Amino acid sequence: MWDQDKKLPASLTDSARAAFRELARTGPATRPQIGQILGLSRPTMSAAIAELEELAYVDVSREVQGPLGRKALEYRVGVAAGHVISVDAGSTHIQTRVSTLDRRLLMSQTYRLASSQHLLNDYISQAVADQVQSVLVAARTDWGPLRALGIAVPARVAETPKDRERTEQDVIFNRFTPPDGIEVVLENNVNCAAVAEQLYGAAVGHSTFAYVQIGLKIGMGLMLSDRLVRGRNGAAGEIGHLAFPWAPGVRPVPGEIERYIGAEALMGRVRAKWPPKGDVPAPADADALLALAEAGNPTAVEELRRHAEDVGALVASVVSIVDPGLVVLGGGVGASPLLPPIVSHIANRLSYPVEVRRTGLGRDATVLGIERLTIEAAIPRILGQS
Amino acid sequence: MWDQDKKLPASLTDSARAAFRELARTGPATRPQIGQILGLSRPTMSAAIAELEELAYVDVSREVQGPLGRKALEYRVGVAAGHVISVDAGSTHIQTRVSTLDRRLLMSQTYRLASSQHLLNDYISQAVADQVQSVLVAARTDWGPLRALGIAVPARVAETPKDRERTEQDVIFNRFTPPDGIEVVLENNVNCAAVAEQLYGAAVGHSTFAYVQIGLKIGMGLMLSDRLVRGRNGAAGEIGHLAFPWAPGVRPVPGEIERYIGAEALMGRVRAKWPPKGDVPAPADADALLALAEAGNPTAVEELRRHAEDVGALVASVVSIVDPGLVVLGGGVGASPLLPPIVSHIANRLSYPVEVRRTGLGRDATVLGIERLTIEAAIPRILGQS
DNA sequence: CTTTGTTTGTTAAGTAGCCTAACTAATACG
DNA sequence: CGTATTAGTTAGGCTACTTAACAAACAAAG
Repeated sequence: MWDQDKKLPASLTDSARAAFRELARTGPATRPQIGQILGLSRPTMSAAIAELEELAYVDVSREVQGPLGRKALEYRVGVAAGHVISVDAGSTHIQTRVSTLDRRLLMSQTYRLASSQHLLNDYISQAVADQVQSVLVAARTDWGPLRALGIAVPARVAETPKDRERTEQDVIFNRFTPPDGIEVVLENNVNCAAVAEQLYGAAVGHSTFAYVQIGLKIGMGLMLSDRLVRGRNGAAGEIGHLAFPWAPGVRPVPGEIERYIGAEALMGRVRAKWPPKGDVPAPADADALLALAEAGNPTAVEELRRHAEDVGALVASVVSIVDPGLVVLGGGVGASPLLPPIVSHIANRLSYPVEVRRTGLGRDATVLGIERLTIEAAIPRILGQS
Repeated sequence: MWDQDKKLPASLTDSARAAFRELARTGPATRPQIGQILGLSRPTMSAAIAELEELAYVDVSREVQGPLGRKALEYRVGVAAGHVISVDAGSTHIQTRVSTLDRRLLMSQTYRLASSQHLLNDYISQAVADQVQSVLVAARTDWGPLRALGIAVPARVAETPKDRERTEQDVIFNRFTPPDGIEVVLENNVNCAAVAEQLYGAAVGHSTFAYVQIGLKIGMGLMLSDRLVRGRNGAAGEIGHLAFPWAPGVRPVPGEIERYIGAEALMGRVRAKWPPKGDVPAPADADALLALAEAGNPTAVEELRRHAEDVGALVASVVSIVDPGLVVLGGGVGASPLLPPIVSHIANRLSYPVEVRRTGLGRDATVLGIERLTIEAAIPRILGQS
């Protein structure tokens, strides 16, 4: 019996794990920099990086020269750390990103669906399967192993198998079987957008906020103290089921607020009110309405203002329950710069102080969010238990 | 220069801190028991307890004999750990508890206010001052030092000084100055009740749930993943500002839902509908209404059912936003056993799966909750930084 | 070109806080 | 009275960090 402990997949020290996480989260850095952030001494940092380097979990990326003194080696996550695939299974496009754990983009592709899908269905499932398959065949050895696969879906996502039964989430797997042994991360697309807004968008620096999406459908992603709120059934943020209409003698109807605030009902109201004899024809869709309103068309402005008031009431209810302090508006209609002032005014009048901003990211928010969540899920697996 | 490091307030080891916390949270225990729970070895436990015993942070409480083997020493938090004062500054009573960090009751008193107070005011502040003063003079040396003072107030409580300005919270200090150098914990009374329901009441074992209070006023305490949600301005749970009434063409009015669901408006509606020529006179207050309904009076039952439907709509909105999975109903009206079935039915029809239960604690919920929060605030101070 | 000060990185030695193993002590039970 | 069991202590060791000191590599000043 000889001693081969040193060659076994040695469990990493805490400092090595922390250093790896740091490199994955905030990108390449030198040992002194990481040590500074983590509060670790230079010898410890050297030992930690040595551990990681031996496993090829990190690589030297370059040398950096400060204003004074010896130049330092800069490290980044290495080949053995591998890569992740992130998919935004949207209703019009499937967007796919392949990236390293520190978010270096390895591959990216967008597939446009033949028609807009209202529900998660077999067609979308098949499209995701195709997209993932095309990534798998394009995979290069210098990407390292595939560590996790994340999919953002326009559906409620529950955690426990029992709760999944009542959900649409598993429809995504009707035509798509994930690669064997690969961790799959499934998350609601609005939640993903919220994550991205916090990291790269309008909510940077806010540990608590709500992302409210107003488009064809409505939804919310809630971040409280840097934690995504999912709820017992994955239904947190499903504001399409707020009690509405509700008044003395008026009983709420399930899902009515989603229909009422959704873009289709909005356009119906706009068309009904549109001056029939005017020079300008009624807008065909929400984008057209926004364009007219932003150009100053009085009817469009007025109808959008009414709509913004309803969104303001919606936001007021959210504020009354979780008091996020910041609400980021997104989605087809929600992204309009005309909304925030009105929404803010109404919400603040009805409830407690909130700042209302429009989204800081485009349609990319969802992919970027699922990418982050996928990486976060992959890291502990790479580092073992912890 | 001689070495007196050993006598200085030596910083405790992690294991000692963990052991102390365990003793404070779950009461007296033997070293093997604590070691088991914390996953620490017997030598480590002995060392940890020795550290704590030297500081008089723990004491031997008794010897316990298992079914077999040597008997073990049982430890509990000691004199030097001190005590905390917890006050429920309610609208009708001021309830005060003095307890050790492991919740052994040292003193308890209830002061009945001359009249019911709608708002936090100088009268309440003065009463709190008197109650605390009477505790301070009654203090015994074997209570050890006073570690913290907690007050549950019927007001929104904000954290940062800037945000406190718009709040009523500081009214509590108009006539009351806390003892010098003592940490003061201020918390909303509904939040306190939620904490107590989770620890000792209807939400035991649930890490996520909402406590909804329906009485003269309405309010909510929200617990997500064992963390109390306070919000950016301490306004989380202020459901009195949900958008209401709200329907196509109907604009919400600030605070209207609180007036509409509050007990006064309820009784107004009941009186208006009460059969003028019946044998039974209209109930004078909410308690009388509940008594009649529980006795089977048809009008009372019907009016309570209508009210429960509104509460159901309220709960549905909460579920749509945070999906707590469990809602505990409390407060004067909310505590009625007639409510949960109806509320549950409506909420589940409008939104996502929720269980609805009535409170498991009486009026004591609030003091018990603030007691726990006060202890939790005191422990890190005792153990130093950590 | 040399010196000086600064930063990076390594080496050596020490320490805190845990562990296991082995022992002693105290108890119930047959 | 021995045996099995549990509580508690002692001795020794290990891991993951630390500080201190030194070596290496650089910019800037002399």
